[in-house]
Amino acid sequence: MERAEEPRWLNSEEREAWLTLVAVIMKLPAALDAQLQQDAGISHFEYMVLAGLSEAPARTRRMSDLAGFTESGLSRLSQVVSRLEKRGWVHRSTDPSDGRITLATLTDEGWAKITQTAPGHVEAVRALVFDPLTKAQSRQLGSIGKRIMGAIDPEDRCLRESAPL
Amino acid sequence: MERAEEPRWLNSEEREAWLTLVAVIMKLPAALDAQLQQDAGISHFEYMVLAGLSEAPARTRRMSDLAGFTESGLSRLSQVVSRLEKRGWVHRSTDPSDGRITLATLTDEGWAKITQTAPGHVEAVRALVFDPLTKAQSRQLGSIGKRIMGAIDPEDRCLRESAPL
DNA sequence: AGGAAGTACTTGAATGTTGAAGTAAAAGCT
DNA sequence: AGCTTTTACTTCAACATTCAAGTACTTCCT
Repeated sequence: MERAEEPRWLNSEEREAWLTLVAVIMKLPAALDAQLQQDAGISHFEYMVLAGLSEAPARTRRMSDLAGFTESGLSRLSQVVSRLEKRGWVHRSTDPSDGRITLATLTDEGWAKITQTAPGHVEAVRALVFDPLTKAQSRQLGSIGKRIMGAIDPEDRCLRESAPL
Repeated sequence: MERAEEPRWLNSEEREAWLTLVAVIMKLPAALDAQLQQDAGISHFEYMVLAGLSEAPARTRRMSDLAGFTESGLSRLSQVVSRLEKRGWVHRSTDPSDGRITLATLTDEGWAKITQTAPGHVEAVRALVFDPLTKAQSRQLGSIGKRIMGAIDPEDRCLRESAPL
């Protein structure tokens, strides 16, 4: 059982693309964190949580739903929401119709925070990602990302909406 | 100074591509770690360090050089190399020609480890990234990644070799 | 109705990462 | 030569993240 088939090594083009992609997944999160920490004193993950609430009906979402949106586990989310609650941006309450469920709601202060923070963050995303790409590449990036996510997490909600790849 | 120009919001295509890319940078590292942890008991970062040494002349590289290769800071690298040293896969020595420099060398055990681990890891990379893509998309992925890295880290060594984008 | 099983989160200990300060060697300045 | 600065790394403390319980509520089964 220990005998391996000759592995299908990456060719030089693939190898280079792979190393570049690894560089991106190492550095892009750091770059996003740096901008948000600098300009707003929050991490990218915290931004995602606030953004996820801001676009939800009644600015409210259940924890597990938010965990799905932020691609994180409940444990991490719970701790981060605790911090956001201490800062006065989020409020937690128990769902009256099911006591197991925790609802997270964006406060007015939280709304103000994300509203102030979003424009600068969008600028950073443009500067780091979309401005350096052609329109065709931006479109390709979406398709490529969706295909990779399909392989990582086949039953994810990333393929649910939006038809063409 | 507080008056912002109307921000250039992302259009729906860009927004979707962006959310997908965020999902990839959140989940792909976790998926790589899971495979390597499962099959070899090491993290992706540790794999990168071993791989970086394995392809260097005399299986040896200075710490700051390795830090560049792994896109990390010296602090993190130093701690990880300490762990790898305790496991017997890497050996540290001081450069005889410059006492400030630390050289990390892959031991024979380290070479055996990376040699056993690489085929399974390459399979995982293929399964998660290249198999779901067309050849053209794989090529595009390289170009797109390079352009994004160019924006994140303009004076990086990612643009030095390899001409076309 | 009562107990077992499942769901939705929260918490706490172990581990990993980051950032600032520390050490040590080499280079530059006068 | 002696003193400052720079370079290359290491370490320590603060902080974040993960994993394995723990809690509380609901649903299922008999």
